Amino acid sequence: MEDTNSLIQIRKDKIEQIKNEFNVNPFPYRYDVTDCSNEIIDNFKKYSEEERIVSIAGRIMALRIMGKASFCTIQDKAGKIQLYVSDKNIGNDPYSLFKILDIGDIIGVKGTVKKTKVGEITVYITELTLLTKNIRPIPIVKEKDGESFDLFSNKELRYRNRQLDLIVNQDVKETFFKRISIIKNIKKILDSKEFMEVETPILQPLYGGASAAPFISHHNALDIDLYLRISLEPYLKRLIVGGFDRVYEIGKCFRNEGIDRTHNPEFTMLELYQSYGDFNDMMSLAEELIIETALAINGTTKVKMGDTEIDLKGPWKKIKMTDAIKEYSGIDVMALSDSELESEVKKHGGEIKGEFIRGLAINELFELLVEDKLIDPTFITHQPVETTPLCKPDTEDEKFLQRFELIINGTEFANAYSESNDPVFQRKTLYEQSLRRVVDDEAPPMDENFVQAIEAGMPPTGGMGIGMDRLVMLLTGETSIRDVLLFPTMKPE
RNA sequence: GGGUUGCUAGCUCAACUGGUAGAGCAACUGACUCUUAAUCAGUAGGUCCCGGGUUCGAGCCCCGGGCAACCCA
Repeated sequence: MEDTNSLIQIRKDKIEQIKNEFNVNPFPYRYDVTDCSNEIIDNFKKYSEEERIVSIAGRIMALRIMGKASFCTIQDKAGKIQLYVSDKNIGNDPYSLFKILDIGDIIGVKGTVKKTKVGEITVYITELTLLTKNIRPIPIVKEKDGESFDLFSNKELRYRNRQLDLIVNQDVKETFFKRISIIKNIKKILDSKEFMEVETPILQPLYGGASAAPFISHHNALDIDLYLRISLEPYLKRLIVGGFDRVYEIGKCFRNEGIDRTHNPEFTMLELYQSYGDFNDMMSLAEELIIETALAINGTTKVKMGDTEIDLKGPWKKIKMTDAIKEYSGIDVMALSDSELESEVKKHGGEIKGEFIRGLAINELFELLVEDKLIDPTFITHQPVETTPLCKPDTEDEKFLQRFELIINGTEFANAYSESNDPVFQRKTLYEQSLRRVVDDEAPPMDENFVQAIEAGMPPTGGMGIGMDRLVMLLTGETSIRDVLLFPTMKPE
């Protein structure tokens, strides 16, 4: 971008002025920070009584400059604090330098803590060090009586320049602090249960574990195409075969699909696998992970999504998919013939890819008629066998799976199976799935190496995937995935 | 994929029915030793998202394109 902007030129000129007239380096190398805005405010009484010299650094967010004494607000990692700067305290030259500083500059200051006449906790500085000169103006937000003016509110600009959003919009920072805490807390729970955190390949010669179009990349030296993973499953299961009894990974997955309020092309998944467990174990683990994390982050199980209030308190409802369809739409799919089922799907605007498959039609009907009606956390169990090749059929009715999807507020939060480990069955179902590529371009190709891994013997295993971005949305009340991703995917301008 | 809305100064936004492009904040110059949306006086700042068209004249109307937000499927 060409910097013909005069605001930028003025600030570049200031850099020269600072170097030449003040003999000051506008970009020094380090600064000893011993204090922080919130600590100073929290310990005001103690610090002011002992006349402690504090040393803090931060970005200038507001300036109120007067002839010989000024006020200035700086922001550090924890918040804002006011500074009192006077030529009497710091000397004439430093004060002259201070007067040409801009909002957006980063300074380090030393001084004592006092309250002003109107009672605001303020650092009366005795020493000022310019740490970084800003040349590109940052948005300026003014506040009075809790009301904000001139908010940096343009979402496009905020997403494209998240660094500015973080500087200026405190609630945005808090959302991402929460995101970090949520992930930390999930890890803490899993670590305490002796799940091992692992890293598996993102670049893969073949992809699988879900139905999605992949991103394709190319390795030059090997001259082969590599795919960006669409799920964590295939490699985590290899580790279960390898004797890592409990594993998990929290990492980016990539799906080459549209972008909307709940979808970003790259997103963060948690997947975990527990040897000798099944989907029932995954249900209680899902409850524990989400409820405990909600309590740890928000101190309550109540969350608010838009106008909808949801209580995550357990135990969560469990209902078979076919029963849920009956309950919410009155349709008893078990009593319908194939052709009746097909016409119900079409009647409600559903799509049948390729030849009619009964189980997929039931699943489609569920998505059309039930899913968005499920607000409180609900385990939808026993999906039709045709919905995934990677799950074991139920012992009571082999047309349905030992699987659940956790639905909250009409969207899927978790997906879990009693994992398929019969290698003959597994080879057959994966092969059949690969054949569906003719009619469904989201069906993954046959992965011979994966099947061979299962052939070596994978213990009975319970596995689960949880979309972390959606979980963060749930626990922060954000309604767009872009508001819980630091840098959401944007089309270039 | 469909619909709606938006894109104007660094930021937030105006500009009537088509008639010289504006405000607040930020910036610049000056004044000011307790301000806090600091204040006061003055100054400067524009590819009106891009490309066509209609018109004496387009930020505004028409066509095409771009990016985004929101809603719907």
